[in-house]
Amino acid sequence: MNQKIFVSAKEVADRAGVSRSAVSRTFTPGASVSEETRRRVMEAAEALGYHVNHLARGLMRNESGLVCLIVSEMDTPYRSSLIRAISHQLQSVSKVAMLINTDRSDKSVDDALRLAISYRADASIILSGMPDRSITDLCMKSGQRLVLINRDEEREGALMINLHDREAARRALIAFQRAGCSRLAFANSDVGTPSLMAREEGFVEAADDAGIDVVVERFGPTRYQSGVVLAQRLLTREARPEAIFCANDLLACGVLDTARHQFKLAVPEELCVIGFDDIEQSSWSSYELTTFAQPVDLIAKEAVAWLTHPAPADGTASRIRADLIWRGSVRGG
Amino acid sequence: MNQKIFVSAKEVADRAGVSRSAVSRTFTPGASVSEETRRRVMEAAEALGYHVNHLARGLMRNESGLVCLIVSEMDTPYRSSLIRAISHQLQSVSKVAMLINTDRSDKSVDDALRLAISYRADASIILSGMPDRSITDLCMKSGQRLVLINRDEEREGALMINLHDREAARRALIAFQRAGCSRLAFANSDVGTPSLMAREEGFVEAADDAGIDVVVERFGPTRYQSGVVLAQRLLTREARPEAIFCANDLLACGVLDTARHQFKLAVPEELCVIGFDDIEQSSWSSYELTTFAQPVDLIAKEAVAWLTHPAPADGTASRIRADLIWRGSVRGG
DNA sequence: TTGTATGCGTTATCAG
DNA sequence: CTGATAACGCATACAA
Repeated sequence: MNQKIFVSAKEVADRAGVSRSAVSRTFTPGASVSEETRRRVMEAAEALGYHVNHLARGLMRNESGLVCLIVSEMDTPYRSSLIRAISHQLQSVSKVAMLINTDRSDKSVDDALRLAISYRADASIILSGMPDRSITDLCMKSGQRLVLINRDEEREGALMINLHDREAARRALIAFQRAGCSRLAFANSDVGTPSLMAREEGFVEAADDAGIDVVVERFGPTRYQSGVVLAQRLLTREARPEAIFCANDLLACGVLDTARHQFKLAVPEELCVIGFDDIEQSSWSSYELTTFAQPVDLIAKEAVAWLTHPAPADGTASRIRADLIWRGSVRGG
Repeated sequence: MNQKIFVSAKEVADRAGVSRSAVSRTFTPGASVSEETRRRVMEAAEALGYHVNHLARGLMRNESGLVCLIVSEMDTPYRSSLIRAISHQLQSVSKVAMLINTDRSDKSVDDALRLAISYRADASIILSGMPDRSITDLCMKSGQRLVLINRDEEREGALMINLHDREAARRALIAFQRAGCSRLAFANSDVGTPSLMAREEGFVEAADDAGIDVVVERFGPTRYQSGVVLAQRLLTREARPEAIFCANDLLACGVLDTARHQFKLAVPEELCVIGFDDIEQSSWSSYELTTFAQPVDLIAKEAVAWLTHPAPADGTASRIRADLIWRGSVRGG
C-alpha cells in the first residue's frame, strides 16, 4: 500500500557523483556550493523527483516551518478572511499554516496547543478561546512563540494584538448622537469574548459619561440568527430604540433584516445601526452597514512579522485602531 | 533565542527508570507494555512535559499525519465551510490540515503539491485549480493520496468528488418552467471552473431539449460584485429575462440585490432566481434564495474516509446529488 | 514484557 | 569548496 518510494539525498548524490553534503548545501539557501556541482545536483534531483524532507530538516533544526492556527467557527466571514490573510503572510516567509478547529471550550484550545508542540510548530496563533496558563507556559518554555488575537488578556512572552474596541465604541456613540438618536441599545451575543465585551462596556461607559441610558441585550452565539432574536427583543420594547450598536456585523445583519422585513422599519430614518468587523456582506446593497473595519491584512502582517523578527522585548502588546466605514445605516454620514 | 528545551523520550526513560523503547511503546497505540511501566512512564512524561515529536515519528513511519488543503479564495462562504468540515473530519481521525493558499494559476497549485511532498503529507485535497499531470503522477509515485473536489477532471489513482451539476441544472430549468418563466438566462463568472461550466452547459442543454432559448452571460471572478455586473447586463436587455440561474450563490446575491434595489424588480413576481451552494447568506431574509445545497459535511466525510480506508480500487469517482432548497426567490415552490 | 541496536533523511561540524 | 561523520528523536527487529 504505502510504497516508500521517496527519493533521498543520498540517491541524488550518487547519481550526481557528489557527496550527500553537497546535495544538502545545494538546497540550503546561502550555503557555499560551486556553480558546477549545484548544476549537477539540480539536474539529478530533477530527474529523480527529489524533494527535501522537511520532517528530517525540522528534526535537525528544531524548527519545522509550521505555524499553528487555532480557531473556532472558522467558516464565519471575519474569521475566514483573517485566516486567509495570515496563511498568505506565512507563505510569503516560507512557513505554512496548520489549521486546528476548536469548539468554544478552553480545553480544546489546550489540546490544540499540545498538538502544536508535538509538531514542533514554530509558533501558534490563537484566534479563539484562551488556553490555560500552564499550557502557555509550556509553549514559552518550549521556545514556541505565541500570538493572541483579540483575546485581550495578558500572557507572559506572547504577542497580543488587539483593537481599540472601547475607543471605537465611543465613536459609535458620537455617530449616533450626531444622527440625533437618543434611545440607544447594544446588541451582543452571550459568549463573553473579551473583545466583544470591551465593545459593550466601552459603549455603555461612553453613554454614561454623556448621561444617556443604554439598553443592553445579549443572546446566543455570535451569529446572524442571534441578531434576529436580539432585534425581536429590542424592537418590541415600549420605548423602541432608535439606534443599535451591534457587537459584530453578523449580529448587525440579523438585526437589520429583522428590523426591515419583520418590523417594517426604515433604515436609517427610523433606526440606525452600526456593526463591527466590516465583513464583505456589510457592503452588499441589502445592508449598506456602517461599521468598524478590522484591518485583517495589517493584523496578519504584524503577527507574522513578530514571528520571524527577533522580538523587541520578547512579549509585546499591539493596539490597532479600527476605522469607521460610513455607509447608509446611520443618518448624516 | 531558540532555547532547545524540548524534552525527549530518553529523558523520560531515565526519570522513569526504564528503557527509551518502553517510552516509545507507551505512546504507540497497540503496543505491549505492562500496566506498571506504562504508569511510571506517563508519570514521568507528565512531570517533564514530554510530547512525542511528530516530526521524528513521521520520519520513521514515512507518514506525517499532515493532510494538505490546497485552495484559492478561501474566505469565500462555500470554501470556508468546506474547509471547516474537512479539517474537522481530519481531526477526528488524528490528522491535521495544512492550509495552502493559491492564486488561480495552476503553477501555484503545483508548488503547493511540491510543498506537500516535502512535508511528506499523507494526502492532498485540492479545492481549486488543477495541477499538472506530471506533478500528480509524482504524488501517486510518492504514495501520496490525492482528492479532487469539484474539479471534474480525471487523474489516475485520485479520488474525484463531484456533484451532479448537469442534472441539478436540469431541475433548475424545470423549476423555472413550473414558475411559468419563459425568458431564461444563465449568469456565470468567466473563470471557467469545471463545475461552474457543467452547470451552465447542463442548463443550456436542458433548455435546448425543451426548445427554449437561454441567454448566457459571463463576467469576472465568482463573486458578489460580478453578480451585480451580470444583472446590469441581463436586466437592460430588450427582452428582459424572467428567470436567472446563477452559477453560485455569491453571484446570485449580487443579482438579487441589483434586481431589487437598482431595477426595482419584485422577486419572485417579476424575476425568479436560483443559485448554487446554499451558503449561509442564502437563508438570510434579505435573500431567501432558492438554491442547490452542497453537502459539505458529506463531501468532507467521503474525502477523509477514503484517505484513511484502504481504497477500493485505488482511484475512484464519487458523484453526489445536490438537493434543491426551496425558498422565496422562485414562484410556486 | 523488556532492553539493545540500528536506521530514518537531514543538517552542522570539522578536517582537508 | 568539498566530503566524512556525528547528532536529531523516534520506532522497530531482534534477542533476552
